[in-house]
Amino acid sequence: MAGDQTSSVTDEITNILGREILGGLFPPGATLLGEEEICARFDASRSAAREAVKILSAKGLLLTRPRRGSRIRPLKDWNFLDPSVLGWLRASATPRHFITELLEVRLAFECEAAALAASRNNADEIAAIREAFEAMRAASSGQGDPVSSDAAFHEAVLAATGNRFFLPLSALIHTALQYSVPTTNALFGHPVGDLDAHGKVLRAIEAGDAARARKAMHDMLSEVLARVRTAVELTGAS
Amino acid sequence: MAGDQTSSVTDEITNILGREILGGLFPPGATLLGEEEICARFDASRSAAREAVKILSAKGLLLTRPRRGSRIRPLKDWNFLDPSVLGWLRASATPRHFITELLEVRLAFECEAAALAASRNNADEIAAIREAFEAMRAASSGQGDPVSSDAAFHEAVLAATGNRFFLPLSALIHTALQYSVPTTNALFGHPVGDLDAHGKVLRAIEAGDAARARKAMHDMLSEVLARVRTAVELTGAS
DNA sequence: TCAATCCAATTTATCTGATAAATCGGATTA
DNA sequence: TAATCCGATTTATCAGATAAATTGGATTGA
Repeated sequence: MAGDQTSSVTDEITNILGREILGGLFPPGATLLGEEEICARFDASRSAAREAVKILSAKGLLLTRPRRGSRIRPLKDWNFLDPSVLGWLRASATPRHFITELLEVRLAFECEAAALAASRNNADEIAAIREAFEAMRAASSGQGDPVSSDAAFHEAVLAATGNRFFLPLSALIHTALQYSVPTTNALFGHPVGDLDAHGKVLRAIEAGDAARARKAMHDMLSEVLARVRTAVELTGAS
Repeated sequence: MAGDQTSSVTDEITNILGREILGGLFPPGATLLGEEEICARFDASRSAAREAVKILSAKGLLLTRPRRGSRIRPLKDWNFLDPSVLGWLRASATPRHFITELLEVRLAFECEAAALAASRNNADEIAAIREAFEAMRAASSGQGDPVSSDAAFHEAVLAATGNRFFLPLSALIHTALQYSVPTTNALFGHPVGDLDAHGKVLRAIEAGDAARARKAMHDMLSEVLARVRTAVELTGAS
């Protein structure tokens, strides 16, 4: 009963089908779902079934055509960065591969995001990064949630780039942290080293030093990647 | 009448409202849209209006609550990497700022994508990159569309990373190319230099040299950025 | 026999209308 | 004055009917 939230019928159908699709229950090639089928399965009206299908289509998972039903689109069209899609994927992903993929992407764009944040040098947005950093420090001594303050730090960096196209990546960061922080903390205790690493990123950005910010972010994420790999090995997860 | 395609009523409503939202017609803060309002405006049924709203909500633009109507969500929740959202944004973006933002993001992740493609070294997926390269060469001598072959090259690189989270970025690349290739070609003629630059990326990936692939991609995109900036200056676009 | 065309059944798209559930704002009351 | 209650409005869901589009087989002609 964790977080059931009595969601709407449409959301219920959307979430269940989304998890099943991301879990690979339907062959991505050409399988099809019919309206009638969905209504019967969930004992719902056609309105609810159709709205759920529209949502899944909007996220790139389905393509609906009159008479043909809803076919699963090729993987390359799936909106893997969408928050819901990430959630559905998380439910069925193999931990090791999943976290590695997420960190590869974070390494690709967060380093440049830090560099951009440093060179833009927007006072307000950089202040938000520092604020998140202070929240992380508080969390490291037991005052607050370590995952959300960590996420807030990285989201603040994305916002400080002044580039809208970095914003949607915060969902990926959040997913990665939800996955890795509990795992690594359980093995290594509170991530003290992490706090120092975040501090280096913050100071480089505050100094307006793009190159140093890029390197500091790179060092930090490489460290996380190494730590997660160790953790996954130790716990024997696949 | 270019590309009208007689789309469905739902899609029509979705596209018009999407363009208006991305164009900033509705204050992102707290404005609201009512079902009744939408039905009346488009002379459509509530089903069509509701399905359009669900699609826009799925892309992070709206949040609908009983009695409250559909409110515009804060910008940070918008799915700017979604193909439709990118299209709506393109319709109202100021050319100079838009293309700069897109290229900043491309510089952030395409360099790492090239590096990953090189180190994974998957024969089939690298063959696809070469195939796209040959299509680009043909296009440079008038045989085929220069935009789509260029896009295919970069999408093939993303696919060759073996990382699903790079795939959704192909929409951004496609948008960037649709924007920049015609502009620069009109001023500089066929992009011969571009072909050489793509060749360098391809050879580095085929050689499995991650560092060289990363640098080749970086050089190429920096060059494009410089060229687009010049073009925008010359044409006097804002 | 084969190919092209046509037709009918099925499925999605859209509309209409009705009921349930949730929320906001004002009225009521202590 | 503040907390609570209640009614009106709006979204959520359901039900049923018609329109439009597509598939697959039947028909027709060479």
